Amino acid sequence: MSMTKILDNSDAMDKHHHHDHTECIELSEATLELYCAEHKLKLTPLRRTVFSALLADHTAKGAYDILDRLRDAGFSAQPPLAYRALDFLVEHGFAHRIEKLNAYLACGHPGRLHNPAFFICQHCKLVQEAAADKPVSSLREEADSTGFRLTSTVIEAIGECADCQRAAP
Amino acid sequence: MSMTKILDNSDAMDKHHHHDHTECIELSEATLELYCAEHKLKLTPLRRTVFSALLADHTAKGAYDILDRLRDAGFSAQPPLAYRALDFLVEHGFAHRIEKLNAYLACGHPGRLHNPAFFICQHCKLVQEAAADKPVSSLREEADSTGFRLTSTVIEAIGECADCQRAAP
DNA sequence: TCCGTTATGTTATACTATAACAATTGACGA
DNA sequence: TCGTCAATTGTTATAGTATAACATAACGGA
Repeated sequence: MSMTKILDNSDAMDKHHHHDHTECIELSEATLELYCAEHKLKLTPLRRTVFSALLADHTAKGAYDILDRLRDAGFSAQPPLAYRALDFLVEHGFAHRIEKLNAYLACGHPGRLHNPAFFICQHCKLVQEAAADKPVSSLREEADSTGFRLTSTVIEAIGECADCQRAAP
Repeated sequence: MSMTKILDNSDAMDKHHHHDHTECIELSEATLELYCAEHKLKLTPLRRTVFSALLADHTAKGAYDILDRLRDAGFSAQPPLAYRALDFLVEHGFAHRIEKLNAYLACGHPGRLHNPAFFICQHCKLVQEAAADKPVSSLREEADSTGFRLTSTVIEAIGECADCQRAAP
């Protein structure tokens, strides 16, 4: 899956366009800006570019898709650059790694602590982030009962989104 | 992580030995045997060997670890052999893929339908399977409310098991 | 300014997974 | 028995994901 495909084809961008995505992007970038300022983190051009690539649409993107984007933007395009910037974003809560896809997703609620779950549509590739407080509570309960010290969770749901079901019944 | 390391070192096999693992292995193998007979599936030497490698201990094993084991057992050791046998086991519910680890785990409740969750100890690498009925119900509820048709889930918890906490406080 | 820390650049390599096609095996009916 | 079809295994090649290790540059504070 090339970056070109992700950025240019219509699958994710034209279908299911239920919100003003420009506004969505601007809000996320502003939040990142603010967060970095407050926490004295360096919001470098590399990091901006990677975050912007993730924000292009609500799909998860592989590190090598990001790398294509970096190349387009004039950066050196060796894997470590992409991984480092992605790690930075994940560490500070502005992106999530989607394990099922080996890919990365811009966070829908940046800056706030949350227990995310992800609904992955196998058809259009859109990934919807949701709060997973209840599932995580159940897991924590189970963990407590066995003495397991829980530090993080991976909660992902695979299926088909409502729009795709309507489109291809 | 080499197969040698997994099979020979003491990390997972000597620590936390809370059950008769020989019995554990025999039960699992007998169940697979029975299941294949009942469903007219071919339980070939390759598949037996791969399942046996997974059963060595309660850690998740990478496909290339399995491949080392196949080589030891005299099989051709090209990746497709391992992946095919693993796919067979996963398809029929005798193994699970642990997304967080890109690795495979022998199923703790083979043959029965279940919603598994996995508790992964980062220290000793043991993976404990548990029922995730409640988390999955929550996810299904959330899915229903948005019209998402859920087909499968990934639920994994990362942390430290009780035994490792006692051992290294 | 110097120093230490953080970020970026670069090379090389390790790890994970699948495509595509060939050869073999085994079940089953003609 | 033989032929045939389907499933399994063997083989080669390649795609996709990720990190180690070290060099250079940028930057802020003492």
